[in-house]
Amino acid sequence: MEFAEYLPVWDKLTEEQQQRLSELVEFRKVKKGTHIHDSSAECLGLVMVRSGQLRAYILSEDGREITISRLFEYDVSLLSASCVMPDMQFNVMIEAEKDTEFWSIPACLFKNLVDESLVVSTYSRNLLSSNFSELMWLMEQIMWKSFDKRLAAFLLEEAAIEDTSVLKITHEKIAAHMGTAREVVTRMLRYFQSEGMVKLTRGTIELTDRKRLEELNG
Amino acid sequence: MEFAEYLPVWDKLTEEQQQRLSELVEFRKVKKGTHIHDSSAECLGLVMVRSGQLRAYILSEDGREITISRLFEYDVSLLSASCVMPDMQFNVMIEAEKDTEFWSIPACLFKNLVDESLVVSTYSRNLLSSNFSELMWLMEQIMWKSFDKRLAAFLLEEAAIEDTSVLKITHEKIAAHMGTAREVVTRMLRYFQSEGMVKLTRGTIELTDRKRLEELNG
DNA sequence: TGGACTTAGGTGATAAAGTCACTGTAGCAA
DNA sequence: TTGCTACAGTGACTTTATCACCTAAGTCCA
Repeated sequence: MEFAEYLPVWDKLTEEQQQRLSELVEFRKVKKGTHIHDSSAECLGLVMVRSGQLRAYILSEDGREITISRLFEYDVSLLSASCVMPDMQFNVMIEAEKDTEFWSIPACLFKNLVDESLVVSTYSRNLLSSNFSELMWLMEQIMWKSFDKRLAAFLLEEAAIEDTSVLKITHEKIAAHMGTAREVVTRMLRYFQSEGMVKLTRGTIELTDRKRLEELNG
Repeated sequence: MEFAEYLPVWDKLTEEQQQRLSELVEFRKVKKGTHIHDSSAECLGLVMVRSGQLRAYILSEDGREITISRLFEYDVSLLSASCVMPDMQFNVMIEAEKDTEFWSIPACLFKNLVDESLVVSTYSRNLLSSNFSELMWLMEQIMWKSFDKRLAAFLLEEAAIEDTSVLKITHEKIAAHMGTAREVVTRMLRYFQSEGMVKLTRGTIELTDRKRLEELNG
């Protein structure tokens, strides 16, 4: 099975477990923009990304968003498996940032594996602790960093992901990632532009002075 | 062993494991205000509260605080065991909000138990997921709720914990819990007072109209 | 090929929350 | 009684968020 390569604990499973997994794992290909998980729908289970890019975010009552976690090739996430975890009563949404291929292990199967296999239990504990750690990091950013620094960091991260200095992203999307309002992003970007750090055109942001952005972020 | 009652998985351990635990578990009694865990010190391991009250919080570079989690009698926490979890690279501090008695399972022993026992692994996965869930909740509060609502919620929670309408707490401490500045708390409390919801005197806050505070919080 | 439409971005006014610097004062202690 | 300390109050200002509305770029299609 190809997905075995994407599930680090595969080799440590019994043949019978591997068998069950092979039978029940689901493969999906989705277009950019697709919502693959939300609180209303049934639980998706464990997600393993084969290609593309996903983002997990939370939503406020009045429609504001903030990205909690981003998933790339080879990433595995159990944010979509919160139903399996007792006491996880929050609403995470997952959406495809690009055309994406992924496998999912259905919640019930995953639950069985976790309950019967120390290896799987340990593995998902580690996934969870790394999620926890990331969320803690995000919290610290939001609490203690000013918006200019956070925005600079976001632009640099985005540039690293896309491997380019010319980002194709709207202010609106940046705002949704960062949990703020579009105007706020617009204004800060204009300031960055006035300082010569970026060059703005409709739908794109060119980073013209990475060094200064990095210093800001520092 | 008395602490067995405080560790839900005790009954499911082997005798040998119970033996090891009994030998290595540590009991401590600390005064209000004591710091029982910080990032610089060695890892404390799993903490089980026998009596009193602890709070876990994070600290910004310039000394601002925000409470991540509060622990009461019978609560168990692995925030102090982050060293055991791979990928947990954040700095949580734990301090006694009251005179407190607690046991701790040393990190190395806890690690061994988690690695050899599915029951312990599952238990700590559940602890972790409940921590994660709480942090998510906190995040939502911070992101989407205005400060007046959050403060009202805090006052009501505090009143419930202490089982009184007359809170003995300074504005400074409230600010540290909520991750904001003292002046902000002072001003909002004055507003609450002007609206007849609380009555302020030096070092105390009397809740005089819980109903309205609850509505605010709503 | 030139409106009409849609989406992205710009901006001023105002409000909420955080920061800074300083003042006032209750309560304790020598 | 004085003087100290912890706690609280406040004005001025900055940053971030909100609201309302505007302008402009690209797209669709007659």
